[in-house]
Amino acid sequence: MSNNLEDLVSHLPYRKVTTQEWVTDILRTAILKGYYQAGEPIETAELAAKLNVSRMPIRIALRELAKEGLVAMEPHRKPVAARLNPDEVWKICDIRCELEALSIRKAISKINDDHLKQLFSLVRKMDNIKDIDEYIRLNNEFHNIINTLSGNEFLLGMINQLRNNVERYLRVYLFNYRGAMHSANVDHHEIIKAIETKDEKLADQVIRQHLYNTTSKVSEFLEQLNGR
Amino acid sequence: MSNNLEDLVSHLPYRKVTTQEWVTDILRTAILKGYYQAGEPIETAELAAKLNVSRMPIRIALRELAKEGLVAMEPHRKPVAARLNPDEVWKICDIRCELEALSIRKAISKINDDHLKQLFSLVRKMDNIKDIDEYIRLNNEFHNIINTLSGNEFLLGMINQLRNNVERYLRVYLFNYRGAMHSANVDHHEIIKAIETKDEKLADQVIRQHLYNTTSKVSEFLEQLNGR
DNA sequence: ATATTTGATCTTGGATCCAATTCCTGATTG
DNA sequence: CAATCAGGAATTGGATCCAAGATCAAATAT
Repeated sequence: MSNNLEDLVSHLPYRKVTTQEWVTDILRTAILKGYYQAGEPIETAELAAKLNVSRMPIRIALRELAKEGLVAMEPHRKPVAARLNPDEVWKICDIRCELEALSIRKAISKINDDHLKQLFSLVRKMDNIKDIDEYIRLNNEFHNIINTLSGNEFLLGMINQLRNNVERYLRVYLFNYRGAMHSANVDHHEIIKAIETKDEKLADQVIRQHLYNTTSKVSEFLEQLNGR
Repeated sequence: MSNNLEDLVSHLPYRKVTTQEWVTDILRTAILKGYYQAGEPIETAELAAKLNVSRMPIRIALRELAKEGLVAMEPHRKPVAARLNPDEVWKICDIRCELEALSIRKAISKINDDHLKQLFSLVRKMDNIKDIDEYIRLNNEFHNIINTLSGNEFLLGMINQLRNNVERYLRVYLFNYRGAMHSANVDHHEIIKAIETKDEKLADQVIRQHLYNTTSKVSEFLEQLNGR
């Protein structure tokens, strides 16, 4: 793994509540940002030393993230950063389609001009950005606005968890195909258009297409990465 | 809480792997079966003593179940058995509709006569049963067959988690309205009919209606329970 | 009398220690 | 020479101990 975890730690703003939470957040972003590659074992002792805490909060954090699908744990085995194959990415896509479609349908009636302005601003920024991390951050914020407006906190949580599960792969994909970053953004313009006109059916359709598009690219990329 | 947890422990068949898993399973069924009422604090020290283990595996189990939505935890506070209000039950219903509809659509093409026979047999048993726990067990098995056939293990997991979140309330409701048990079963007959004819659209519709029906009753019951 | 503050007790969170299991290496046998 | 078995090192799981925060009650002040 890349060993500039210390970097991540120092740059992560945090109001400490419990060490468990702190460690969990650090580990989550570490995995999402690719400090651990998919399938790579996570050395708890090493991590404990680096973060200057005991093994206990690490163990708890690992289980937390295992439940979120970011870590794979088996009894008496080293925990590893979770790995997805193209099949699984598609299965997650199927679920996300239903959930995000539901979410945008719910959100559409509650959206106002202020939200639209925010969404516009985000898309405009994404159009001109170079940095991948920043692009993903803005992208997440874009979808978060919509999914929060759905008013269903369970739905929001589940969607975000699924988004996290594929984020790592999206990041690696974007890193290899820089152009894809901006081509994905045309979908966002369409989503805004659908929301603007309060066209539930169109929004439903557009968001599904958006997910399908990115999943195709990511899973395709994954396949050639796995060399078959 | 009811203190016949020992009962549950002794009657639960188990091949022990780790104590964590064991405790998690026990606690989960304990909560699902209503040994802890919604909102009731869970005394970890007491539990540890009863199960004859240290507090450690209990802590881990509690966090596990917190992630599943069965326990509510806040830092430095006693964990409590999660509680849902009618609003939340409906929010979960909205999600389940999409997921279970997707699931049955996926399953329908893979179903064969053998599966149908199993489903039939389960429904017939449910028609004649008196015991609520047994009814719920059969009901879960019925839906599990369908959801497993979807071929999407993530979907299966999410659906089961959501089902668990409302199971407790369903159980209490059924306990108060015995008749409801068999009236819910007419939906199952319809589901089978839709599956039999491989009518995806009908199946989608019927399963949504089924979920809507039980949610209406449960949330209505919950409202009058909360006294308003 | 009520409200606020302070202190004692209880409970959770974190560290450390010990036990049990796995993994890896080397030796032994076919 | 390969394969299997055994033993030791490493790592996870579980128990215990200690610290930090929360709760509750009593006392004091307004």
